[in-house]
Amino acid sequence: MNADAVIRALGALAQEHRLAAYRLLVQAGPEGLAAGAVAQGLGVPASSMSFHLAQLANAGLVLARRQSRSIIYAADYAAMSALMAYMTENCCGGAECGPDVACSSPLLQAKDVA
Amino acid sequence: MNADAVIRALGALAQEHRLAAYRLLVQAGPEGLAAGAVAQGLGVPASSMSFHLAQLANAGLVLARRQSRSIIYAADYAAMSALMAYMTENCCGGAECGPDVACSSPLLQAKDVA
DNA sequence: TTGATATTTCCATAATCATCGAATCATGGG
DNA sequence: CCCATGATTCGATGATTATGGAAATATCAA
Repeated sequence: MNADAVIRALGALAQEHRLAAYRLLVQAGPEGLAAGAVAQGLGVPASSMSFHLAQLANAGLVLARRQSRSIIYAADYAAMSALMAYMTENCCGGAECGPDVACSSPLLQAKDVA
Repeated sequence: MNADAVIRALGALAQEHRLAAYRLLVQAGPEGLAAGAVAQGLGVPASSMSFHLAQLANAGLVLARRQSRSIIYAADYAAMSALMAYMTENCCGGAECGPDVACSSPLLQAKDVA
């Protein structure tokens, strides 16, 4: 993953409706949700949601597939992992990080997180 | 961490110079770097870099402390962890995620990541 | 106090982004 | 073919953001 892709991904997530849509899709799991279901679930007009979902897809954060008349969006979990890897790459210059730094230990243990 | 804080953090990182600065600070470790060192390291005018560092600080991603004439910025590693936790919260609706989904397993193992 | 260094604030300009109704495109049933 | 449904594209408007030189603010040394 290069800087440009990372910036697109972060930019895609840095917006109220897109962040909410992404979380909805993360919670929906690999099955995904139809575009209309996302729009309705978030109370956003279809054309606006379409714009936002397209941005998420373009950023590589979600995958779209057509299923009959619906277009199903699903979170791409690997993309999120790649994002985090990029941010924390070569943390502390490769030195062993202390427990307070915690960039080499498994992140995202809910208890460790503010 | 609430949605607003997450959006500010993601928005702060979704910019070429800020992403580069943040990575530089992550790699620098807890000691941090002076504002001028970051600007010089990235070849960005001081006033522009100051603007960007202020955004990172405002988003809670970096910590600033004065040391004599310099202002030292350092990555706040906990903030990044909180960010990821928010994104993957209640992944797959709480069901056990498969190995291909990997949102409940330790992320950021470089080998698992694209 | 004077001078040098480090950083930030100010400001105007340029560029990018979000919104959403209406029109358009794609699919499938009868 | 015709109609209904689900989704995207278009387009104009308003809002936010990035840029960098010049001026202002802090700190320190002599």
